[in-house]
Amino acid sequence: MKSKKNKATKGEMELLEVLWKLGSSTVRQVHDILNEQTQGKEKSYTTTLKFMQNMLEKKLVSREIIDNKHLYQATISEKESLNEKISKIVENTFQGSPGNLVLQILGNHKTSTEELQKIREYLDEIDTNQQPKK
Amino acid sequence: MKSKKNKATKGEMELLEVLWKLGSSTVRQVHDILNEQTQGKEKSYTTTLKFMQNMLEKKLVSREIIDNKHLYQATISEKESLNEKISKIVENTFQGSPGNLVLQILGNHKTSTEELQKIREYLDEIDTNQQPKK
DNA sequence: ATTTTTCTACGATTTATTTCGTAGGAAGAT
DNA sequence: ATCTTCCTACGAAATAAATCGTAGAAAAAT
Repeated sequence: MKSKKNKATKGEMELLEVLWKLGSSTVRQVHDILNEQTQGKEKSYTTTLKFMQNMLEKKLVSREIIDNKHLYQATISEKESLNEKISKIVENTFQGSPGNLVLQILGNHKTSTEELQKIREYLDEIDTNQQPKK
Repeated sequence: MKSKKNKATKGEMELLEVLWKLGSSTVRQVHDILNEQTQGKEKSYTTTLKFMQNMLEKKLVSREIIDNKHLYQATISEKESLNEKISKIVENTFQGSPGNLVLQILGNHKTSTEELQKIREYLDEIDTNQQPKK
């Protein structure tokens, strides 16, 4: 009866990102990646472990035991999470217009000719699929 | 000599968003908007004030006194902030390819025909400006 | 010129998040 | 089988973020 928010904190997001890269993995694997990409102060193994446990509790990850090892994986996909983020940006900053966000991206982030071409093709595709009202 | 991180917290981000909407404004104005768009538990005025003061300290906002009133405004623009956010997404999730992010957006967020048309026009424009190699 | 209202500064409290130490169990090596 | 090593669970400490109360100054109202 209590569907809590269970939103990931900033720190938990970092763990999720590692899980998205690695897929199903052990605490050890996640911890190693995390400390590898962190310059400076190492964090202790139990810190990462605790994060995983908290996130399990919050249902941000699921866990299965395979071959006597605890394997964790994200319960939300990278795309889902991204789409939520994008929706929020579109609402907040572009009055609900994804197209304007796209224009903003194209205008401010160098995009190769090939990429632009792919976008064009995508637009054409939509076009032909949408116009078949003869 | 010390260029601290001074990254905004989630709560501070909310204030920034209000400042972006309102432009230069008083604590009172920001506080009213904030509590207006919040359902449930009102926060006290001094909470908002404290946020502003902290953010001033962190250089997230600047302050000027006009007509005996403290006016605050964001030191980073909404677009700048957005571009940083986008860059991070592009790096993290799209291997540095903004085009793929665009495709992801177009594929998952309903976009009106007019918007699509504007994107097409934008692409064409780039094209003509880019091909004038003879 | 009092009184009332509104504001800022500041410190303290509360709550959330992050970090780690310790204890005990299982797996692997000697 | 004993000794290491690596693991989990758990609680507690440390740090960060958010919230609020009080005091006194300034402005507005009476």
